[in-house]
Amino acid sequence: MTQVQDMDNKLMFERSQCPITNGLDIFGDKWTLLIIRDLVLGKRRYQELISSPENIASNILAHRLKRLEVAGLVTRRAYQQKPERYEYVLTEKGKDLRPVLEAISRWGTKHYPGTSVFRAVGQG
Amino acid sequence: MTQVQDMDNKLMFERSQCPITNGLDIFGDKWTLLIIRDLVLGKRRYQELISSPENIASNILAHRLKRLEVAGLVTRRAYQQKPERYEYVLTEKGKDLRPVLEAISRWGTKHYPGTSVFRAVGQG
DNA sequence: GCAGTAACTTGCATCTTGCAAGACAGTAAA
DNA sequence: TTTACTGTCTTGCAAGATGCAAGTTACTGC
Repeated sequence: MTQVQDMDNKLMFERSQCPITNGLDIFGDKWTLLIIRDLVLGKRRYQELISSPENIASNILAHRLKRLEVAGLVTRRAYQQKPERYEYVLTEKGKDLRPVLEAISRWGTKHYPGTSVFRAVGQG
Repeated sequence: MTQVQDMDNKLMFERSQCPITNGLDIFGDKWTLLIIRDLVLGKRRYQELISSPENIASNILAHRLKRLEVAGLVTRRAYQQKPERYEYVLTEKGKDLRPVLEAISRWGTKHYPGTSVFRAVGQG
């Protein structure tokens, strides 16, 4: 498969030219879309993300946030100095995943009736 | 988190009651949605699935098909005897993931312009 | 000082993935 | 009847990812 690089130097088309494949190379795991769900719901800080009901491990959260930043879906920025503390916000590219989350959410609520609808912060 | 079992004995709500979480417990990896993509596109047999451009390893394909069958998204059935050969078809629950694939596909084609649109068999 | 808070990082055991090769049951060709 | 081939998996093993607990750094408040 041909390898191409975008302006951020990230390797693309590593597996194929399918848009789904390239999406899965970023968020194809058990955690990344949950982080994006939380960010869409308004969470911004490490502790807020850690405290979601799925209990993500801190090393995995750090790893995923880094990957999302490299992929351009998330921006990390300091919200205070002394001590420096950071928060994470979705870029447009990240926000554009909202329809994906909504589609998964609709599928989930249809086929797993006990699950609760994707809505405000704190609803997991 | 409480654990509940449905009629197929599959553990549910292992991580949370979020519909996204429960979806990701089935297809939250780099391969499963590609297999479902292929099945949506009309592929049915092991060799057809193996021959997709992403080059899935045969043990991973077998494992994912088994998981999809257990989760009720796919049905395995013999299409011939002597020797027995099987094909895989999506259930309604599996077909219902089509909007998810379409949403990911739209996101991918928007943000990775080199990728080609989700369409007929053989397009990877 | 001394505990507390927030954002990570490290160590280590276990689980999952990926690649190659092999198993098994037939069919077709030489 | 031996040899090759097809198709659906299975096995072995190395490498990488995950999960849990604990540690680090840089402050703030008491």
